[in-house]
Amino acid sequence: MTDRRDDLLRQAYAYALEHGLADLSLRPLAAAIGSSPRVLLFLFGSKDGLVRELLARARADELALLDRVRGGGLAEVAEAVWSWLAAPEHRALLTLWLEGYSRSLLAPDGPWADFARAAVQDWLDILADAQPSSDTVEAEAERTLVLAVLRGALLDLLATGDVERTSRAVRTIMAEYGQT
Amino acid sequence: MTDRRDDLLRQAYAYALEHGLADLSLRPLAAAIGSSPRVLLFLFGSKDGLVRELLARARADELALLDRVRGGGLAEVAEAVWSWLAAPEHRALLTLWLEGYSRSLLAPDGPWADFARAAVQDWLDILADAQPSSDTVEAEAERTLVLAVLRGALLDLLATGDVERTSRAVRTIMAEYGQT
DNA sequence: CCTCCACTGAAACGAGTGTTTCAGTAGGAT
DNA sequence: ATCCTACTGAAACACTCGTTTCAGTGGAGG
Repeated sequence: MTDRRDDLLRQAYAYALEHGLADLSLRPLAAAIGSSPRVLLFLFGSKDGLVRELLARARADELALLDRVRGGGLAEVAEAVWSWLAAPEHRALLTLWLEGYSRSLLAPDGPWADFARAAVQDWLDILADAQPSSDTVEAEAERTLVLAVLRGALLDLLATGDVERTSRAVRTIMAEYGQT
Repeated sequence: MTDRRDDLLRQAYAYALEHGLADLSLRPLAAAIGSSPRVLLFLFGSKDGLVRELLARARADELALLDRVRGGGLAEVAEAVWSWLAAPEHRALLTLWLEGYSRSLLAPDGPWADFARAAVQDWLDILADAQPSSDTVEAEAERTLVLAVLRGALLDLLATGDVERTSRAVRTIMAEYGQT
């Protein structure tokens, strides 16, 4: 009966996207997805176990994107990533992502551990693949810059919702710097 | 006896910098700063009132920085801001800042409300002042880009602690784009 | 001296937390 | 039919939370 487990995890994930992870608690969650605290603890061991699986799912969504944008130069990859980041249907996921990121900075233990560091490294690796020669200091600075622009523009977008202005900023640097 | 109040607020601020605001609670805080929950509630009305004052203090620190970097072109301002962001002694404050930012995205009510939006607007205004002609679409995109780089590089720095790589990324775009 | 009032310690309140205990129930294997 | 195992509902446990109640304390003003 791992169907039920997967089903509950999927529903819990949807619930977390709406309500955030910061003050997630078992009883309201269980009530919302038609289960009980008892069953959630039985299936996932503990609340931290559940949260870990939720974060793993968020990371899986992220890695799925990475595969989709592979290939092409730095500019193409960045453009593809940005259009994904800017899509309204990903807003909730990205807010959740940022929450995990900021939380993992202050609490190196717990379920969040290492979330931020991994999030940086995953992306830098992908961007390195898109560079013709990625082993120079300049190339490293360049992909760090591209990543910073994407992340910074995302922060702006999440706060203001201004897709056009942030997209213009991203396109500005792509035109200037992303050619390779 | 507003001395005592100011003193407690100052100590509570230091405590929040160390432990974060996410799971701040009155009893441990009071014990750490030599007070009691009763007194904190008496002086600040409620926990939310206290948190609001703590966030106001964080914002005041931010605005103090803004005044200090005013004057000069976009590149000079950005350079000054970055050297402030990269300073190790500001790491705790910036982690707290990011926490407030991410939290305000999901909870438009509560003490955090509007923190993220205000944080974006404050900085865009400052950057606009540093531009010779700030009313064109290009100028808006440019300062949005500069802000994104600073914020994105900050995210990277907070997660990895790699001052050199992130600083190189910031300097890279300043050399290319920040003139004037 | 007495009164008033800003201030504070101790304890309790009611609600919510993750987790555990216990008593089952359902369903397949023997 | 019996046994075993996987699963689940109800209730309790042992907290922690923000906040309130109540009984003071200490010092200034009359």
